[in-house]
Amino acid sequence: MAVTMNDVARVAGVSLKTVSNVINNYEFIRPATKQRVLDAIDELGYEANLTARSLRSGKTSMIGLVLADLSIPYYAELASDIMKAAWARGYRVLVEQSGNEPEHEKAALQGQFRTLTDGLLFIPLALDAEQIIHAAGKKPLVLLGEYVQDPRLDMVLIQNHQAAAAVTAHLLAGGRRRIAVIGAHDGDTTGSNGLRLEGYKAALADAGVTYDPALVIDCDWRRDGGAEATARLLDSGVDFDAVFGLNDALALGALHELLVRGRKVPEEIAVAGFDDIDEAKFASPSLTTVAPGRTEIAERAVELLINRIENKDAALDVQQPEAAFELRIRQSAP
Amino acid sequence: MAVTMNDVARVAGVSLKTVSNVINNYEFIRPATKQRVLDAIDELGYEANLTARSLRSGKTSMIGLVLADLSIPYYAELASDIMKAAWARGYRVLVEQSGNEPEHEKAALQGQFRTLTDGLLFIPLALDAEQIIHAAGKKPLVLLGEYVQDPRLDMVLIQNHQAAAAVTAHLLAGGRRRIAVIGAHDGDTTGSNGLRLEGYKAALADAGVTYDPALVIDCDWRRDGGAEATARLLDSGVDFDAVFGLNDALALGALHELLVRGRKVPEEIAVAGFDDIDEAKFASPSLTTVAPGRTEIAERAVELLINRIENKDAALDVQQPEAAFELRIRQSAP
DNA sequence: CTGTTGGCTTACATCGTTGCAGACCAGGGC
DNA sequence: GCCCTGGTCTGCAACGATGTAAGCCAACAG
Repeated sequence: MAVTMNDVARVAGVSLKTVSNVINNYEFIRPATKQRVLDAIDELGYEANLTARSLRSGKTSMIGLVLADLSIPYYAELASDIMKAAWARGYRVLVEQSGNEPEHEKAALQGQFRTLTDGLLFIPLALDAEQIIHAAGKKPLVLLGEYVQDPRLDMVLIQNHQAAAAVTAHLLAGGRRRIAVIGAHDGDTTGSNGLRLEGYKAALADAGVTYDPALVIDCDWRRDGGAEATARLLDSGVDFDAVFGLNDALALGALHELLVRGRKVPEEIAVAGFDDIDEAKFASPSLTTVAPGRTEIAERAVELLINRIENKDAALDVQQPEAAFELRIRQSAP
Repeated sequence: MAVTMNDVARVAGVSLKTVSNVINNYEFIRPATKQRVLDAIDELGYEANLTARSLRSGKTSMIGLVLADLSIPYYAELASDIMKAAWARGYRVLVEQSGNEPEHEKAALQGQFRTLTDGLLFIPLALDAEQIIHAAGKKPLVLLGEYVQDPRLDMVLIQNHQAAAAVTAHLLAGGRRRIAVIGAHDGDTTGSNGLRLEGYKAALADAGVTYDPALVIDCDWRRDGGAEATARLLDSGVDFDAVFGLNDALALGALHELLVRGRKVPEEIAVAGFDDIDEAKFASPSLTTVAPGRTEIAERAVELLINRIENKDAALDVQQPEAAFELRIRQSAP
């Protein structure tokens, strides 16, 4: 069916192995021979079969990326950055959507498709460190941004705590004292939601403002979750003068609901988010948020993973760099 | 390194082929033998090497997806749907970003990575039919949604013309007469931009409204393109009472710019888009747009492609179904 | 008792590529 | 003239799985 090295060899009048040598830029080939082979490749439109090459070499040059769902803007933007970073280093990315369900996450970590990849980038949402270590095989694994502290796992971290504290401090500096938090509940201390909530609490404490659990509302981390949570908050009659959405989707949902209900943003109620997705800049009013260093995270995670893949022997220490974050002050909370 | 069938065979005390037979559910295996093999698999944690399987079977169970960039919400949402549809049929998706550049598109069509896929879904942006046919190999190919008419290519189409006409008609019905179009220029007749522009013109003609090329502004199909084009329009002093963004990102960019400049939407200027991305519903004001049947497109495209892959013999006629669209009337153009 | 059938298992070749070892040849040093 | 060196090319085995064909054994018919 497809053209193979054998066909090329026959046409060029050389051995199969010489064709292989030409393709792999083996040094000692007479220019004339090389040219004949290249002509034959051209003539037949030969293309190397990557499957066979992978089998022989034991490398697929693909990395897996497990995330909740590409329809969530932050993940889509992160995936785009990761694919570019990987591509630049000669790797392709195979995306797997976990749908944020523990079963799917586990399946993605163990699944057969791992045999198609040289390593895995994983944005854990439902599994904890123990489960991850247990489920993951022996191939290199780097966790991304969101989650759990464990000294055995490589990961590239978002400064969840500090960045959330910075956002909260900014709201406090603007004179807000009753800051609602959307996307967590009082007990959380781990995970992005927990860490961000802790940052919020720390900033309150720093400013001498009392923490009120009634201002913390949990919901799905999506636009409609944020809208619905805000509706609940408004209906409950709790007094508040700012909303901190633990990600931008939540904040944008909240913003939408507030405007629908006729509340003035930021005059009456300030809104801030977390992630700085592209959309934040173009919302009306534009959304104050924190950029967690998405591109840097993508770059460093890909680089770290590929280093692991290519130097398996050099057992570097576990790496857990943190990306720099940056507050983006816009109209919704000036 | 990794556990192979051979290891399993040794542990179970059977031949390699028997292990293969167990894995492939071959009918005639004594239950006791089967159990011994399964136990060995469990004990060793064996997992089939998909690379080897692919080489032997000539099937990779992966399909390629070429699109501009995942950071564009419409593509991200479409990709998510496609991955789910493919997954449900036992296929994985390998995404390739073309960045909307002809060179990258061509490379993606021809590239070596095609040998890793059984077929390709392609959202063409820069290439025309002739180039696509020339660049594409012999593997199944289905075009998605956006583009060129050609009787030789399978594709699942958006009703660009009709849907754009419907949006325009809706704006006209609301009393608007000077409807600016963002994302095309006067000469376009092919491609999504051209077809949507044609739909716009047709609706104008139906309503007896004169077409004015001064109202058509070209720019990048992104939020900032839409904002910048709107700024140009406002600065030019041309009179208009509505903006039709040829996709939602453009419309949202326009909406943002209009609000920044203090124009009232929809009182002064109505805004409508195209795509119904998730964000449209949560904009303020929420965005009137047209849903092009994204999920249906994903489903049908995947199904068609997989049919092609699995029945190569049954040379079905070329298929070019059109997805149903639906107008979503919201606040920005009630 | 022999031949046949059918359940169960195995050996071998094969997919397309690359690593390894060696063949072959020309030129240079002895 | 012979050996050695190094440039150039080739053959064979191997990566890990599956298809094909055949082998083996028990049971059953003749």
